[in-house]
Amino acid sequence: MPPRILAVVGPTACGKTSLGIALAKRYHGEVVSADSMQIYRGMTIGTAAPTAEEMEGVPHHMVAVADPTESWSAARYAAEAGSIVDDILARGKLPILVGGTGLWLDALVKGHGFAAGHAGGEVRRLLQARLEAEGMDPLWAELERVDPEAAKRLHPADEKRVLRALEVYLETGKTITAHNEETKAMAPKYDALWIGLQFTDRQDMRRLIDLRVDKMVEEGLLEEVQAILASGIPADATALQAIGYKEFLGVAEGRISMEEAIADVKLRSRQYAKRQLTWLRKNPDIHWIYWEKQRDFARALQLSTEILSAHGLS
RNA sequence: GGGGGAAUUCCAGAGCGGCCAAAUGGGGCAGACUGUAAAUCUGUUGUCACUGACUUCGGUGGUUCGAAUCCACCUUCCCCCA
Repeated sequence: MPPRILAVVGPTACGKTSLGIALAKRYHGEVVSADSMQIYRGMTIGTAAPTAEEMEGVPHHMVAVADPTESWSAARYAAEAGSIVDDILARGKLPILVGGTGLWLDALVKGHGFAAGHAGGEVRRLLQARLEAEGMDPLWAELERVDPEAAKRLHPADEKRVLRALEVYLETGKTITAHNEETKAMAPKYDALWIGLQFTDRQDMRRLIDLRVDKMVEEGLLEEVQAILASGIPADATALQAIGYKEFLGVAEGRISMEEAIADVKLRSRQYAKRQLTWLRKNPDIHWIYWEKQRDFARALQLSTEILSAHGLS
């Protein structure tokens, strides 16, 4: 039986952080963040990462551990977070995954490992160059020949995935389809008890997102973005893909007004929340807790406790 | 007061007599997702008894076999002159 861990998930602004901390205190746990942007240092405000005092003494891992100039990946996350989880377990405490990055969550819990062939290597560079020079058609034809299953599954417009499929084949001699089938057959690395948070009414979630964005601006999101810029971060850094940052980059460069940026961040945030929901909804193991209008953490903690004890955790 | 322009499906905006339930973009909704994932990509978006029917293009009334497209009047908005 794989080791038992807890996972608190949900779309942005639904209260994962608070519930995670409350559960950590109640169950002698430690939080392991599964958030692709909170992992970067100096991005506390815009990613709504917990501050030291918000953590209330609960140990947090994988938050603000990377420099924004380096670009992390799901693979690296799964490896490092995995050893942290193991360490927490070894110390007899409960690892609590908290986050909304679906792929990272699944990669860690399932522990399948990604296909070899580092994205960004020489092969990838060549593929990228071919794409730019010849367009997608020849690459697509090659994929159909080499890995027809992947070609059937993918859409030719999805350049990232087509390139990766080709890259995996070229680097390993094995198709990504074969790799996926192998990993799918493997047992998960951890036995996760999933708790999901979401709003019954999307409008309520929207309201909270708007509020949160306004608060970020008040707390100095623009200054935070300027500080990152001043550090000499490359324009294509993954960290700058973060919602809030890419929009305020425009403000810092004088391309758009503050009002436009704020409206944009709100819009992108709720679209992101919807995508998170799409990912999470396909996970049948999640025990959902629904917010009616307002977030009520006392009730959520109570419900979570019931879910945990129903699964033998106390 | 005079002159000119515009009103299109949630929004912006094409269409200017039939091929129009109406391009395109945005937004919404749904989905995908195995090394950039807060990224990337896809589908759908008038109604219904949905391979067909019905109701739409500011309003009313005309012209026409046929109108979102032409004409008249009305309403509203914008611009210029006063």
